[in-house]
Amino acid sequence: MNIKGPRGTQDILPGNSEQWQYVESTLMELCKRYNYKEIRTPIFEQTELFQRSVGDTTDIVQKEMYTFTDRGDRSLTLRPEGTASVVRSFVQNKVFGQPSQPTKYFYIGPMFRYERPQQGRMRQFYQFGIEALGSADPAIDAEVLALALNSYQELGLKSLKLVINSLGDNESRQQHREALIAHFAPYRTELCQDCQTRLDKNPLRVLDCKKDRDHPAMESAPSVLDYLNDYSRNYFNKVKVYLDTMGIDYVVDKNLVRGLDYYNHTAFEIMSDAEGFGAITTLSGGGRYNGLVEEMGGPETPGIGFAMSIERLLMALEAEGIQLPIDDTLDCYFVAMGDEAKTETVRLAYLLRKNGIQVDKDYLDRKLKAQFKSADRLKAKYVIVLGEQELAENKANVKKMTTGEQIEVSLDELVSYLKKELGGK
RNA sequence: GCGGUCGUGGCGAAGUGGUUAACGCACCGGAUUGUGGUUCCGGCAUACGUGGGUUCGAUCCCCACCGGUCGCCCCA
Repeated sequence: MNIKGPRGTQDILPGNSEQWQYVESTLMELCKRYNYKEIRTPIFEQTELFQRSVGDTTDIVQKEMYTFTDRGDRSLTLRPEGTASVVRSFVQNKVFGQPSQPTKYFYIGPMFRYERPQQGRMRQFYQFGIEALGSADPAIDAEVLALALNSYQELGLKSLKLVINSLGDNESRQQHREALIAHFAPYRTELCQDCQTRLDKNPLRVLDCKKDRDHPAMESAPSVLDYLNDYSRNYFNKVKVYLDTMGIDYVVDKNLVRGLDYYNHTAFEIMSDAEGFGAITTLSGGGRYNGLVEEMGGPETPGIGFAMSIERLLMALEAEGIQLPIDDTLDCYFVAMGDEAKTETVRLAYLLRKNGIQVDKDYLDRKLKAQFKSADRLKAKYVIVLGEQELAENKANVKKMTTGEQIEVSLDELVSYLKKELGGK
């Protein structure tokens, strides 16, 4: 067979899948503490959903979407991010009308972007994210940032940097936009090709251009923060106060601009400082998106959320040398000699498993010694040896692998003996 | 989409324009015919990414493509 998995995809095999499970369950447990509930939406949606929410001029929509036509000539797209679907679902299911607001969701699942793969960037990648819909209280912004940061801390990461900014509301943004165009217009031809188009379509994005980073006009560029109206400035200040209250460190970066169109007010990213982390340091990003629900046909509803890449989270763990506490041991392994004993281990294995004990056994008809080798490799805590002698006496030899000690246990007492030995099982 | 680099067995890794393509790990067996993780001995495998071209002959030279990897753009 020489069919390979599609470019930019990966198989997560045992040896790695345990880490994924550990990370995912840790994140879910954390969500429980913050009272965010899981939402599962389809992994494909009508293409229009992303065009309208993420924005036509964004890189995601312009060159990174996995779009295809189905047999009914509908244009569908593999979701490039999670917020659009969540908002669509919120509106479609009229969740806004339900009693307990705000609505607090989390999701974990694959996202798809058609890009050239490299470290920390896959065509199919996994995101964990949360969305809080229905509240314009800056305290919930702070809650979202706290949860984002906690997600990493919970797994032991230390080298983290929280960067925040405010993009302001529509009025503030409009004024800032005009100021930006006026500011950069005289230098237009000195800017890179991309920035020249950005200047027309989305001047905000000029600010985070890496090519023109050192252009003198950058330093003197009008800051979003200077154009915030009273409401926006006040809102941002409160977010910062709440962060301070929780003792959360952050840096304000006035050039932090998010790549998607729907953001306003609070915008943030969490980056890794870790040594040897590679070119990509952004672990997660998010922000407020008041207006998006309305844009999707729902009532005026504020919202905020963030998303993180599980792949990058795992990279960060590795960069910081953090070993997750994963138990890869096996409770017990059956070693059988002879047909009768083999039949008996089939029965006993089933019995033990039904009693909550992890069991495996030989299926390759190997020699005793080789069976022990397998048990060792599988990190079995106990090996249960059954041969003709034992069978005749209705007993089994139970060997504790860590110490090498071995005792005879009556088959009738095997379950209770092992339960006791394994403790609490 | 652009650029650098790489592509030999399950994994890691030598190597050459020409009979059987090293080695290490892993795996299997034996030494110890009912006991593991050490040691010793032996064995094993549809391996030169794909397709063309040059050549008497290509794993090795050339081209294209595919894929990995790193970087750019941008992001998670």
